[in-house]
Amino acid sequence: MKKKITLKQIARELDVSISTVSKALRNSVEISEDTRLKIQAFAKLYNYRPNNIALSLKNRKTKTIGVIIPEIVHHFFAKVIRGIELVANKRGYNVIVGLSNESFDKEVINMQMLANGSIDGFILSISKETLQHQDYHHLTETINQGMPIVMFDRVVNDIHCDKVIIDDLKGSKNAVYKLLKNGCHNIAIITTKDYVNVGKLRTQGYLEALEDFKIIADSKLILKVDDELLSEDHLDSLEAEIEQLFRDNKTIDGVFAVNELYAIIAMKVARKMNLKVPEDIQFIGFTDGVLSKHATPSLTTVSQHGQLMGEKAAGLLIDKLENEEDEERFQTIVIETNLIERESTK
Amino acid sequence: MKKKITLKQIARELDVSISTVSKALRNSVEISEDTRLKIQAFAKLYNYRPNNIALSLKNRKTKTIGVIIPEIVHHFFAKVIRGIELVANKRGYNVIVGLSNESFDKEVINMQMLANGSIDGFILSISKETLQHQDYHHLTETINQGMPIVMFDRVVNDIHCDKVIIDDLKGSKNAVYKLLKNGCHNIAIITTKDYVNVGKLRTQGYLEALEDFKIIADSKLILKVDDELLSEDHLDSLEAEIEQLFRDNKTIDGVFAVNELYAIIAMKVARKMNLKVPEDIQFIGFTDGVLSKHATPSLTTVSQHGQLMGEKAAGLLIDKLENEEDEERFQTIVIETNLIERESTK
DNA sequence: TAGAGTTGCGAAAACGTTTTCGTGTTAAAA
DNA sequence: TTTTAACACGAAAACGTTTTCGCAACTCTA
Repeated sequence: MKKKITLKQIARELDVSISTVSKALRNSVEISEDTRLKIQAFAKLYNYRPNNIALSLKNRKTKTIGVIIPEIVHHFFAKVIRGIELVANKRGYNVIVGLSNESFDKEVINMQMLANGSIDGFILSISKETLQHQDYHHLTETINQGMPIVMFDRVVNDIHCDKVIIDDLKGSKNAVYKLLKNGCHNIAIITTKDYVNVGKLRTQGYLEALEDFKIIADSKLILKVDDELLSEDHLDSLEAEIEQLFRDNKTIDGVFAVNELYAIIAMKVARKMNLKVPEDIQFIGFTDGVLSKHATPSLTTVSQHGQLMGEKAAGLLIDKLENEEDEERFQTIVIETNLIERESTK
Repeated sequence: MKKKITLKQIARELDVSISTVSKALRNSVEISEDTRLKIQAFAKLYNYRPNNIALSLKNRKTKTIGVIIPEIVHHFFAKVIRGIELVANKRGYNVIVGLSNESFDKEVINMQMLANGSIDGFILSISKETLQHQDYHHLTETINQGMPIVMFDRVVNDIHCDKVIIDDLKGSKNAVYKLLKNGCHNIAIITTKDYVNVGKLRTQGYLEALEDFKIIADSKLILKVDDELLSEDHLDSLEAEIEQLFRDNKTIDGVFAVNELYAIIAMKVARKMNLKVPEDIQFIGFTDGVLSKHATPSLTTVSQHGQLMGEKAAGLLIDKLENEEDEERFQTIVIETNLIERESTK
């Protein structure tokens, strides 16, 4: 087992100084061709690679970006990471991942673990608990220390940083338009509690779409799911709630759900109640994932372009890292959503 | 914007030496209580945190583990990462993720990027291309340099390192048993080309199960999918292949697929052909994911326990990192699979 | 009051780089 | 032959830590 070789060892072996070795390997003109070639040959032979940590310390940059997300077993976030990794890698950066698991404390701890020099900047989507607490001191502190942050999807407006979002309002509005144009008159929405910003916006889009069509929203058709209960096991109760919704409102002929899973489950309930999709009732979900594509019938969804969001976020961050000048200019990139039409709508 | 403070700055401000500051903050008895408290107060005020990179350089360990996987937009791998992150975090480690995207070159590059001091050890599942090339020099080199590696799921036997796998043979055997016991007589298998080890093993399990029931395997019922074609878009051709299989073999009453997606698609085809699931034909897939759970009918699957695999892998690696003594003892942990019975079987 | 022991702190090395600056040797110019 | 310039290399600092060792300045003890 030959351990990794260092400049010092090469220097000793070849009886030159460390500086000479370093310069030779970087093709400095200061070094004669003779010694240069000799050193390079030796380095190649022993497969020399500069130690990254030493470089990081010297350059005071790590070429690593930290990503904090609430959950990784989630199609959307996985796609975002893929996007981040793609451009990070292309531009010579590594990606270090921290999971908050939707917990405020874990988010804070994770950020602290990374903010002590391990990374050059953050890309993050904040946890639901943080959104609820509305405690963002860890973000402001990080920013104050001069570490750039890019937020995506679940952003908070008060925080002054780059952001990548989708137009939730417009996206859901378009989805509901689609249902309306397809002849639906009684459209229900399955959404989250309001503290989840994206849920709130999507609900608002739903309401505005109805208004545009001169339809008065019926609060009985708005189901706000408490997704504390949604920990994989409590899906049954969600199913029951939806079934109740359908029973109480037999006229429902369209459903818009703020995420894929809600839509799929609603569709399942509908079919169990012998409603025909899309003839009797049509469905659209937000956030395109595997389920939508492979369900039967496949689900019409609003695509969020997770990978693109990741790419944009990484691009923003690296740009900021590499151009120290325009430090204080922040931008918000809005990704266009689009409707992927499948079998659940006419 | 107050940049992060260093020992040197504290020392200068308080007019003591760097060593004194360092010792005071680590509660050394060498330092008088007076100065100790003064320094600690000052450090707290300025929110001092030791620079991680400097520590890494000094200690020659980074407390970071590198994870290389072929794909992250994949339920199984995401689960594994979650498991890794869970125990890594609990034990004070960070996780840095590299995606090979099933490409040999990207796998090599990614490993090289990380092996230069950025991490203490690897957890990886190798790409299909690497499996095809059977070129594992990057693995052996890494190991030779003294960097521990833990392989999971897609492992290669020749490489001498810790491993975490499932018993693919037994898992698929049990699945096929289940179909046989449920009265199936003509069981088809949808599998991958043989170079994917897990596919091969699962196929073998299928064959052995049949043999145990004194059934002679029929090669016409073995569909080996060329998953070069499987890049999301070519699913149609897969569907066509499966449809052909069903048409050519009307007697098929059970299907075992080596992954979730194949099973779901096969089920879709069957239903399109007006076969009743599970009455006319039963399905079992390998690898439990979101699709299996939420499909209608939901799919009976062999659960791979991805998260547990991740936890075990991280545990193995960190144990190795923290006990230098027993360097040369490698173990292979086999995770038991189990059958999750759902609606696609009787 | 001399010697011994204790206390409190600082200097310096080390981790592995890169880079600035200085210096000795040789070759060219005066 | 002397001055100057070019060349080839080394010493040292710096990044931010931790830790070993040395050394003053005390406080006891005899």
